[in-house]
Amino acid sequence: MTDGRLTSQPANPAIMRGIRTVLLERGSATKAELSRSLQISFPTAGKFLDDMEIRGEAISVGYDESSGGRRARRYRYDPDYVHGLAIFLEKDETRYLLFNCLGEAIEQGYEDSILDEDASRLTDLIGRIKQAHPKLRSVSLGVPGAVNDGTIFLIPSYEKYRNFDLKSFVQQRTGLPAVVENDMNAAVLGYIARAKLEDRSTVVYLYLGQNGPGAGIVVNGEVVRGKSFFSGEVAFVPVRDRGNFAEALKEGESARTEAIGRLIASTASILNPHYFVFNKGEIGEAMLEPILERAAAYVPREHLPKLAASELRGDYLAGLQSLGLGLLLSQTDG
Amino acid sequence: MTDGRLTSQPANPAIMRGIRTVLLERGSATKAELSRSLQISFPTAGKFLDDMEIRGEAISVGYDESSGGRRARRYRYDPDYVHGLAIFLEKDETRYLLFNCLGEAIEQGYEDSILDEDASRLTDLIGRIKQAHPKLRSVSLGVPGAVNDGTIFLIPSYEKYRNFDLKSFVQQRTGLPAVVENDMNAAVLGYIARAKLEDRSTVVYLYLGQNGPGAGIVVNGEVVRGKSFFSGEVAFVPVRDRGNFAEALKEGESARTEAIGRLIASTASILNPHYFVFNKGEIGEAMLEPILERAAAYVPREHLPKLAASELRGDYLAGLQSLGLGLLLSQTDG
DNA sequence: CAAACTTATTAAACAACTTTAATAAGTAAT
DNA sequence: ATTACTTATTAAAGTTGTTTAATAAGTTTG
Repeated sequence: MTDGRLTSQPANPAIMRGIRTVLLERGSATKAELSRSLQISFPTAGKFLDDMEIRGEAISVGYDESSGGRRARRYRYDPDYVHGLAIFLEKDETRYLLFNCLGEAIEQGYEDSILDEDASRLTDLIGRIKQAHPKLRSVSLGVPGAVNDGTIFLIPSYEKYRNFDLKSFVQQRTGLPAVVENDMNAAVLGYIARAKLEDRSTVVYLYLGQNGPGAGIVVNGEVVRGKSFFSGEVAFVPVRDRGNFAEALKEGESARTEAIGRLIASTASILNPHYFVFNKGEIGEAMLEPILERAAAYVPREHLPKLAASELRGDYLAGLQSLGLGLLLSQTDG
Repeated sequence: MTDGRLTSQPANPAIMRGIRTVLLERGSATKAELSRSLQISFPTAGKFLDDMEIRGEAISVGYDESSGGRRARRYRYDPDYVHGLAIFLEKDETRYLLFNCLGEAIEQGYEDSILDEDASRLTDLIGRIKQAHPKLRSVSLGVPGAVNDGTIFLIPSYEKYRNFDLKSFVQQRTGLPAVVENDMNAAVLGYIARAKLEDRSTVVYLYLGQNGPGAGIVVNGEVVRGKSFFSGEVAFVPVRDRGNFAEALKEGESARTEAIGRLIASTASILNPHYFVFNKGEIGEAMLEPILERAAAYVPREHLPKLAASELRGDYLAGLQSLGLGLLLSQTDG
């Protein structure tokens, strides 16, 4: 080693991630608390935290009350140590939001949609934001299409982006770690994060849409993609003797309620999810009880999911933030 | 340290499990192959393998052909180093099968059903088998009810076992690690293992039954249990305007084919599974094409699962064996 | 308020892996 | 057969964690 630093740890990513997570989840922690909750030894917790304090990543906030002996020093995370960028690629426009580790907005804006144009306009945008905000360390991209491991597989009306590895493209052009996710999948992850549901929950998030319904589905805490990225295409569920779910939706209030009730009954019998979430703008709180009633005609009430009406855009954003935060937390900054 | 052994490793369970898995999957391996495929250093692979050879767990089978330099020594796993026991708790009888690490049968037998009686008769049986077969190191129990982490939550007509922690009971009474799983869940896991599907597959295994249908469902390689252990209760899926899947099944050949087609369409739209498997005794190979045809009326063919007719009892057994093998592989024998 | 106790932190010894260097056992060409 | 090369194995150092011991900083009690 050529430099004269005394503390030096190659920063085990699992431990770094654990400390950051605990510090952010609990607001603050002592070395002993970190050691206990992460199942690492006290000296290890101490070394990592000391390093983080030197870098300015962790900040001491004084001492705990004594519990009979020497008082423990307490630390918190600097939520502005790094920032993340969420970008919504939509039909009409491209929105972006820069956020800190607590999910607080730093800056936001929008541009004309990038979907009809070249992806290099996207990396240009990210490059400009990076210039202005050197703390930027992650990019989360939400797209209206099927995504697997950063590659877009299906994206109706934007053939140009089909089979395009957007994640690698952005990472190489910007030098920032990126994550790409489908809009409804991001929304369901965001709902789970915002509602603080337990990890490994099973949740269905339904969006009715003008161009037909779709759902984001998480089972045991993991996004379901399926064999041909067709999962969540609930438009095709044959809820009636003639006509599928999409068709039934078009036939007025009563048929719609019945169709949704049957869809819930179907998912309850197959997946038995903990939650079934609607876009509040489409299905308000007042509709939940009537819908539940219809579903209960098919499946015993105790096995039906809890219904919820939530704000889709907020959940979508929370999902992209949560995915970006995941990248921030496991970073092993040089 | 008081004994004079030269080699001594506290047997890191992850490494032990990895070496055993590779050795069994590939039939044999060299130290360099283990090091590469497990991402551990060569010296570590060597130390663990040497220890295993001393214990008789691994066996040297000579040297590889030279690839230009010194020849590498090749090792295989002794499939009879430890044995597992699978027990099927069924209505009419209790079957058991003792097997080795390759899944080969060592001994099998049956007794009157234990479900109407006390669980201690089960531990007595295990105790007797353990006496006769000292290599026994794991017990897998298949039960016709909903199970979560070893506890039976729902078990129709055997109230005595409801909310009973069968896993802990067996582990404490016999001193053997145990795993408890529902019959259809075990079957779907067994199918995945026998068909060598890739990990993280999504598969639905349908059983029609006399007392109504049920399914075992695996998503992304993990068993789906749901919020109230109701997942897979496809009897309740409202496939028609009046009447659910169970009712439609009762109305003759044509209605049955249509109902199954709709169920497949529903699961395809929701989960988009890779495989949809039938019990060969109920739905033969010849029925697969007509059923697929019906499903294709609702969902584009490329998004439908591959249909298969398989032997349910064999899959069930394979599932219990696979779960038991999991216990055997991660054991850190004293 | 000083001894006895509690709890937090730091330091030293230990453990188990990885990396690098040395040695062993081959092959191929002269 | 000897030299040059290749690959496997073993040995020695180096890393990064854990465990145990020592020290620091409190509280409580006679």
